[in-house]
Amino acid sequence: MKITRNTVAKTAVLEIFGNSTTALSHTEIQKQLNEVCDRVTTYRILDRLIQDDIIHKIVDLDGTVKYAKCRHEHRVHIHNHAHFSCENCHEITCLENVKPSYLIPHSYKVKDINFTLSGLCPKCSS
Amino acid sequence: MKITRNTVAKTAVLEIFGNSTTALSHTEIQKQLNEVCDRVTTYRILDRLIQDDIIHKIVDLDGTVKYAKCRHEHRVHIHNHAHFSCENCHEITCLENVKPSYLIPHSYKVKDINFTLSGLCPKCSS
DNA sequence: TATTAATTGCAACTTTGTTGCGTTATATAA
DNA sequence: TTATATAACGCAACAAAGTTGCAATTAATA
Repeated sequence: MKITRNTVAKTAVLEIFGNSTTALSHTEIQKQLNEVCDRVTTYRILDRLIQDDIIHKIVDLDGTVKYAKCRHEHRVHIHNHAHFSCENCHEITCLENVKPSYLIPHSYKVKDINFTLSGLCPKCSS
Repeated sequence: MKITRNTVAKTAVLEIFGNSTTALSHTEIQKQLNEVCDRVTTYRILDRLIQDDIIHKIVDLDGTVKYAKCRHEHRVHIHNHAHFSCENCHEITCLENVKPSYLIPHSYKVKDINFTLSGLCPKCSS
């Protein structure tokens, strides 16, 4: 596997994620980067961060693609946590502790689950 | 609300859905339509069918948008059923009977849930 | 400090979806 | 059956999101 280098742009992207509690879209990141690097470079940085398991990709119910930091508190990193998508402020937050239980026919070999809840987040419902 | 008319193109789209057990993308539908109508018209037909609650829109884990027939067996139509996305053949099927149970803090007002399982479908796992 | 390969910017392109507008066709009433 | 109002259509143009190739730059390490 290729070695990934630390560059100015990558550091800037990581800082943006460090300052955010919610998932961010490429466009939002690009705006915050404020000319630090090209649009294409940001896409490539995001790809690398995903490969390195530093962030993960989330597709919102409306198809919007966002990225969020991975939390590695537990030894094994679980990507299968739930996400909450606020229909008012459109913020996506990871619900690390919400895990659904379900029943499905044995003929389906389930490898991954994606569980996204939508409605109003704590901020928007009060 | 506007009255929707039955047109040649709409009928053709409905027939395509009738012949399919899985969800279809705009591109797949367009190919099957075989010059029956313009790309834009297909988008508009799909919009109308969604409004009329005849089909529903599904966003796959990778962001691919697909459409599937709504089943109205039960009096009340439930959009919140689970979907299965096969990582091999990329088909999406509705799992009408799979319903997850979960626990989430009261501060979140949940209105809708999206539950997508991925892995191998019965066809691809045998 | 020199070297190697990862990273970048830029231009060009693709895919997916949307909008405006003049024309066509459907449903309904005469 | 024919007239008519308007839903639906095709086409052109546009926009957003993402990808690719390539030459130039820069980070890691020898």
